[in-house]
Amino acid sequence: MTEKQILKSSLKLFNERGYHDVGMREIARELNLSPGNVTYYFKKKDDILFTLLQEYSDQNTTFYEKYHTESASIAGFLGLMKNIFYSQYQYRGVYIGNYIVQKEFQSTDSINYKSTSERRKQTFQKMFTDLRAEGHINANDDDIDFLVSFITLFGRFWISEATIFDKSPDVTQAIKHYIRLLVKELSLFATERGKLSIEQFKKEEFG
Amino acid sequence: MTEKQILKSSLKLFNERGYHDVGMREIARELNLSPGNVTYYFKKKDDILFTLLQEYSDQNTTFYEKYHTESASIAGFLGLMKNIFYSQYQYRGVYIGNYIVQKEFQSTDSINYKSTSERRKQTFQKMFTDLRAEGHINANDDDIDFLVSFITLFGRFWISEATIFDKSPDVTQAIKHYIRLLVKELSLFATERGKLSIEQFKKEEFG
DNA sequence: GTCTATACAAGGATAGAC
DNA sequence: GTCTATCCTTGTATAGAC
Repeated sequence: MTEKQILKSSLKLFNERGYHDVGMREIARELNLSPGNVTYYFKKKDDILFTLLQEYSDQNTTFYEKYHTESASIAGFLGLMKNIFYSQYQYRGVYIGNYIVQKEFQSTDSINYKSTSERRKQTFQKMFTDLRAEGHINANDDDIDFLVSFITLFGRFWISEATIFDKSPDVTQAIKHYIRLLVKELSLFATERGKLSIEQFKKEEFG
Repeated sequence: MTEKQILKSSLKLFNERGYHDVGMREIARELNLSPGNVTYYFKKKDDILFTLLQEYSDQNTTFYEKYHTESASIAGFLGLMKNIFYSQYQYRGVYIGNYIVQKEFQSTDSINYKSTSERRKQTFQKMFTDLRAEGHINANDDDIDFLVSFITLFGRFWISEATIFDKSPDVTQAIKHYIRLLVKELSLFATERGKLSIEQFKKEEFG
């Protein structure tokens, strides 16, 4: 299906050279289409972007849903974050452009990014509260607010740092690095039970 | 001087509406100049950007230098970060665009952003080591690496989060919020002496 | 419904007159 | 040092072939 191919090629090109440096004509050329034909499927270049961001968002939603079927644990939480991180890497070409997300953020006819991001924040709030209830972390409400702020900023921008400051990052290594930072932060609040969960995750993940 | 005025107007417009949505013709109109005259001072639009980033970088360098004349303390460190944060806000129009910094990062004939950012990382490393030596924080080498990674990412992207997700942020409030997060992170490693320094900073800062 | 060809507007960049 | 005129690229819209 042509539409799917356009999305696939676009993402590939965006990842390679960034959203702004890839033109509609180039996307068309990649698929041996006429430029106008790309426009037939996506009236505006931004529409390609929004669709890709929607794909990304949907993919993550399934990760969150999967997490919520298990009982809360730090190991489970770290596994979730790892999945999300890979997803972000996959869509880095559209994800790291703040200017773009800003536009998308302000567009009314598209996904409501603000409410999505607000919802994610509440999701994290609940996750940490659950981790506390399960005896995995030792944190008061203020600590949890801090952790939410931390994970929100960290989870949104690690990929920007990795992509901007490291031209051809080894994905696996990069993600390991950032997951380690996450582990470190969580271990500052972990109970004995939480620490065990972390050790379990580390053993599976880092060997 | 025309060149200074171009820089000033450009930054104002970039801050208001973002780099991409401001055209050369518009910058010219703002100053009642012809578009070609702007080009006389800055051959490319990117050159305006690079010059502004250089200004920003220079301004920060003076903050760092000032900090190093005092003996290390958490309060002093937080004061430094506050200065930097205001500076970042001032230049947010050029600073938050990752795509731009990426280009700048890769350009060879301009400021060497990579070495600058590498140097800043080493600077933070030294700062935390000094804080440990002064008995303000209790941290092993691994902890310090973590703190450096934290401050690097956090200090680079808080402004993106603030600007993207909050259309017209109250600067003072926003900066207070992010400084509080910093305080929280540092207090996890603070010694008794460090905690006193933090209290002192809080009293001066938050009243 | 799919696709090609083409035209148009906006913005960055350049050359040359004054 | 300043300005006008012009070019080129890129996003976007449309008319029409199959």
